[in-house]
Amino acid sequence: MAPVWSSCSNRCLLAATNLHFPSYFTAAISIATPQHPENQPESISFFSLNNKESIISTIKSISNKTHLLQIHAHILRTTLIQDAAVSHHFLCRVALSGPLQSPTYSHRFFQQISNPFVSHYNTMIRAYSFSDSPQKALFLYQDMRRRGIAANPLTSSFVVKSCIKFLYLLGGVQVHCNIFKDGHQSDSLLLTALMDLYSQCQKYDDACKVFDEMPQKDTVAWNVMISCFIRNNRTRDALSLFDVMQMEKYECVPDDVTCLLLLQACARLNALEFGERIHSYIMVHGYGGALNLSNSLISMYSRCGCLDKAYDVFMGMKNKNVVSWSAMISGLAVNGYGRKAIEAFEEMQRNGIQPDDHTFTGVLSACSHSGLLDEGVSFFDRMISEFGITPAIHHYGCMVDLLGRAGLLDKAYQLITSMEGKPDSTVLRTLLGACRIHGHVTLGEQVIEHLIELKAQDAGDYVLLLNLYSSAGHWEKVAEVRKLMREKSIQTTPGCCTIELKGAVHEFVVDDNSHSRKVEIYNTLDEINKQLKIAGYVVELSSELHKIDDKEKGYALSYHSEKLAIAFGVLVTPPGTTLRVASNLRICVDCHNFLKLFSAVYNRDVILRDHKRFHRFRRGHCSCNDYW
DNA sequence: GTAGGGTTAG
Repeated sequence: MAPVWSSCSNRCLLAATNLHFPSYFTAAISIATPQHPENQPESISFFSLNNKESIISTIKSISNKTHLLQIHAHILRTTLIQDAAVSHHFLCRVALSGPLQSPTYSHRFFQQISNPFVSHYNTMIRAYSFSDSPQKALFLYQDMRRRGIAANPLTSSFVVKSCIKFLYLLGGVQVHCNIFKDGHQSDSLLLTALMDLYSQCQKYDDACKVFDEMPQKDTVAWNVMISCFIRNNRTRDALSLFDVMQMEKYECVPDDVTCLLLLQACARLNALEFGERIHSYIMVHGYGGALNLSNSLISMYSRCGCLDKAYDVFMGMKNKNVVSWSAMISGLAVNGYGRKAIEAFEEMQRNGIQPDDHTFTGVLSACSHSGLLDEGVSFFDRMISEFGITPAIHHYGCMVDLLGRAGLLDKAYQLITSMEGKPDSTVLRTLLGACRIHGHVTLGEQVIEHLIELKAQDAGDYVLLLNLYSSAGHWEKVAEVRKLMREKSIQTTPGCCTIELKGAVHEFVVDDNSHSRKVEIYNTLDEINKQLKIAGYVVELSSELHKIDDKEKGYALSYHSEKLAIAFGVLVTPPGTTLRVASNLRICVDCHNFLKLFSAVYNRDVILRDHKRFHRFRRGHCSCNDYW
């Protein structure tokens, strides 16, 4: 018998479906129904849908909302919804693709299935893992287990992905336990997902443990391990994995993603030679044309202070997207070529590429690094009014930096208070840094109060405040802050410097004692200190934390990690070699003076990249104006 | 009774 649906209108469909459906479905249909009935697409012919194969093929091919709704009604009415294959295909269609795609809609359909299978659950869990409410994936997973339906490795994999999305460690651990119960503990893909979860939840040790226990480690597993190292501040170790993974024991071939991750690590460590090695690997393995890799190379070279090479990569690209241009702009910015960065920004638009929020971060940082105050203020306004980009925290950060460096501390503070939402600790820290440079004690105190309000427990903040007080000679305040730090048991982040030698990265912390050549390094440093003193080097006292005897203070300062890295550089490289050092913190005044004089006395160029910018020292001059 | 999983550019 011919189904009555063959020529029914939406009104008719609505009426009919009301018989079977609760009110939400009515709402769904009314949303899906075009406003003008005469423009409605032709109804589906259900004459041909008398077997499930034809229904399934129709479900797969349909790209029209109304028709999907008609099918929905049809499979409900004919009770085909209880057919696993039909319901599965329809669920996939509305959960994962097609015009009705929405986890809410598909969830309602899902609830109509009286005996859902694993595949139904998997589809729903997967849909939620992509959505804005990934927690719901976990609820469904728990519901599924309560109903005694066995999860397969894919179920767990989708749930882990959801947990990663909202960084829900506890949920992930729960799934991890169940994976053992289900006997899927040897599934490499599942374990890789779990590693990523632990890594993203800062559980570095757990990620390593999962990795070690993996029966088979493929390239993706190694990549996740590398990304875990990078995420958890073990960047140097991330680089070493490149060789380890290729060892005979593992025989794993690094792929394009490995290169992408390692380039990030090189950029952070200032590891130029290693970066060049990855560059060759990329070319040899035929990844040279990949946009993402080229973009990452631009960033790596410019963050290593090698703007020429960054520019070569940029110019060699057949196609450039907004990421390529933004990387080049930021590269010019961080290397101190503010005007050039602005020119690049204009050139980019002439090439028909629209800037985005990242581009403006580059442009604003160009202005702040080169002290282009008016330009920066104007770009910030244009970004909002002309390009319709809502300023994000990064943009405010650049602006506070720009205003702060220009000494317009009150304006910077005003900008922060005018922000929608509360400023984050980074922005406040930038302002605090400016207070430190300009010796603005009162504002510094206000800023620190905000930071305490934010429960920011970073020792760096207190150190800046200590510096501020000590440079102003407020020793009783210094003592107060130190007491506060002790009470709150705030630990200072150890300053850490890296220097590269023949592709190997050497890492130094304050008063480092771990390097195999420590005796030679300390002897070299003593010799450098002697030479610099002859040339007039005087230890800068204001950067130390508390009022101590000057002699003791001079001693404490001489072992900052910057100096150890330089001493190592002198020890292992021929005279005249440029020394490139990266530091995780802001360089202190004393080290700045030290390097300035060092570059003159030893006739060496030094390029130091601290947490934000480059300091290039040449024959007793520094190209930046941070400590003048 | 059917399809589906892990890493990734500024």
